[in-house]
Amino acid sequence: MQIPCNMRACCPLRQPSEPGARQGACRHAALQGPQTLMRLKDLAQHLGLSQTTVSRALNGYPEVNEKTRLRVAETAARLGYRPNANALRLATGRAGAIGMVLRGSSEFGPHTSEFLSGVGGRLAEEEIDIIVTTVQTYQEEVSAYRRLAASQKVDAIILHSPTLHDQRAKLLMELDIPFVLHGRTDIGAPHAWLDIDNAGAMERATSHLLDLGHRRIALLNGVTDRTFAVHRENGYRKALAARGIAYDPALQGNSVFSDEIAFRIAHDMLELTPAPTAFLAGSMMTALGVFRAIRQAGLVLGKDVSMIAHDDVFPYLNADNMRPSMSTTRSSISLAGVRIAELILQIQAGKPAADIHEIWPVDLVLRESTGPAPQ
Amino acid sequence: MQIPCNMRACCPLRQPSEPGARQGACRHAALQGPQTLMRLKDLAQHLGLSQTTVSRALNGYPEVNEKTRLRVAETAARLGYRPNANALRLATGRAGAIGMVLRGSSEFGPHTSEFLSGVGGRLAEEEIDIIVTTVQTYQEEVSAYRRLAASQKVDAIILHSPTLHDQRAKLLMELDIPFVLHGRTDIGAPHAWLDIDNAGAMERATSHLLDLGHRRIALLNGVTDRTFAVHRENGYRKALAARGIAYDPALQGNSVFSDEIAFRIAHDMLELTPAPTAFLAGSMMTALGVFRAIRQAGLVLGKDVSMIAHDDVFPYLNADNMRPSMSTTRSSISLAGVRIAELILQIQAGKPAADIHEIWPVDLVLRESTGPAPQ
DNA sequence: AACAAATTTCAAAGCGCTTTGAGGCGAAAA
DNA sequence: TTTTCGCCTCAAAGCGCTTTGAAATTTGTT
Repeated sequence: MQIPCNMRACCPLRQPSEPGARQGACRHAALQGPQTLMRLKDLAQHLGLSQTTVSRALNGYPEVNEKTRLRVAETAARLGYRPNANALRLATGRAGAIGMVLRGSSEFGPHTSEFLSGVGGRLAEEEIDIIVTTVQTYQEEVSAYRRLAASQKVDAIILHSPTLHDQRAKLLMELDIPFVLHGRTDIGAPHAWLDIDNAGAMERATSHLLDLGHRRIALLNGVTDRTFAVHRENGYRKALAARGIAYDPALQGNSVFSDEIAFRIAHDMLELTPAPTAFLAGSMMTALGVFRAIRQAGLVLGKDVSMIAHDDVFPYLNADNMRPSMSTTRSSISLAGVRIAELILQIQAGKPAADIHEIWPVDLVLRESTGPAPQ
Repeated sequence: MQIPCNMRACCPLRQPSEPGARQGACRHAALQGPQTLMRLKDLAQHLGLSQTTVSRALNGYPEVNEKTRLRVAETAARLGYRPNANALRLATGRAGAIGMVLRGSSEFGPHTSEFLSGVGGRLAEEEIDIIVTTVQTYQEEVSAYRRLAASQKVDAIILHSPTLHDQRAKLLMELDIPFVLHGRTDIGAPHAWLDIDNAGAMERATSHLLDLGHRRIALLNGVTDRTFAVHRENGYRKALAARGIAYDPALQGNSVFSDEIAFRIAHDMLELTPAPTAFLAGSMMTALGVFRAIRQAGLVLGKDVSMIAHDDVFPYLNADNMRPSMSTTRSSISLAGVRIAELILQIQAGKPAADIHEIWPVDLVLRESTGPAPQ
């Protein structure tokens, strides 16, 4: 039911006529219903105080009598008062939100979800919300950042999945909008980032397989232009080189992490002569695909073929519960999210972004999927 | 580098002292740097026009000379002007955002990502962004909705994963905030929803397996209190009943959809006597787990055992590319997202939410994973 | 009791935008 | 030439909040 509404901002006599002009029903009508929202003015009136005092009381300024503050807080809670977010943001100049841009279907997988869940958990405590923008192309992504910056919708941005020299990071610096990078890039300027030690992890995992006697070790890596994939390859090659084993490009696959693609790559690799006796899987999804390929080739994981997978610790895909249980390089992507949220809060509190860089070590967890190389 | 800033709203002489008080560095300082943001006032000045005229020109009101409008639009684009989102929202009373609350780790899986990607794609066209809130408990979820409503951060909400009588839907109605439900619930009041025909899909899939001669058909269903799980069980039982086959509770599993859990359930079921000869897998993740269990039991999928999985159409998990390719009940969850975004826009344009309900049919796609029951 | 100091409260300005009602300007009508 | 009417533009109010600087009140001193 539409009640006629005489609020100015809501029902202009003249509607814009051009295409692209704003339009929409009058939500104020709804607000006049039973569920009328409590505003600061109402609350102040209700309390017999001025708006200033109430605002001060709620925001913890020292000039307010403790008794008054308590009364205000109690009443506000009881009446369910919440400041209008947009008014608050306009007045403070703080957006109370951070942004994250996700590249459409390809990127928006389990990793992102899990990461976002970590970020969100931490930021929720501070009443900061996350604005998620999905884009399809690089150009769209760039203009999404410009838009976020110019419209001041966010106080900071989380940038992720960087390339070696990531132009997006450069852009964000130019736009002068605080950001934290999940991963690493070299743009010749200091900025905040947090990454895991991909090179070290791969080096250790590879070394361990070499220790077990494996000599043909396949690496199912991420897409080539990503920093993390380069780092992983570096670690892998370093371990091989340390034993004087030649790097064989036929044993590296570069792709997005998916069960199905990993299956095909592993399947093909297992038909090589000599075939690899061990796999380094880039993610748990990848591991599942490799696992299928191993089974289909009539081989037994942990016996005929070994595997170490990188585990981002998904709640619904537990390496320990697999059969055989999966040896992994492990680093919780959700904890990384929590920490990055924390870093953003620190930047907002004044810490220079240039001082923020963290490299997290990666656990190597040995389980049943790794065993000595077959004779 | 911190430049001292004399803007009032930014650097109060007295800081709040209470815990929980707002704090933060002065971002205005940054704004005074080289990248000074263009505001309406600046733009108007630049053009030698009044703010009103510029605003009108940009918003397509008829009172502006077409020539002027073009000049304004061109200049705005060239200078990268974007209205301050919060000012705009405050003035118009429209939040320009929709909200979605995600239940922490358990729910935030591939389905959600893919869905969100659909929603986001459509809403991006209208410059509406998505505020994602993550919560852990039901109580937190409820207060998240209350907060979103009271602070007017969003114009509408997408509710998902409903139970049969979902209290959250009731709450949103009480809060008088527009929402669209992805799924179905009965709260005794009309509201907007979009759902796929889960019952029909399961009925057809089950019937097909029965046609192939299968008599012991296992159903790997979702958690019991979800509407979609109930609907799927209904469809399954209806098909069984139509052939006079008794429902065997031992052949239904209820769990979240994950590779690993599905593996264990399927594994156990295959040890029953008589064992199931066919599986209905609730998701592609589930299918992978079942697949592993089948392999491990030394059986061949599509020959010894059949399977039909529900496919939400993930870009990285393609039923067609699996070996053997997977027979599926298929319905794109990302398209559902796009459509729900569309429905939200319709509600905002004045369409009564009570008039909105859509049930989408589900494709049955037969591929190699289904075959006649073994003798 | 009288005055200063500290405490508490207030009215008003401003955040950047949209929208109003009125004013200015030139062209068509008288 | 004067009047009237469109067309275009403007200054100002208001969205709901925070923050200021001053006023009102209480408390402490002499």
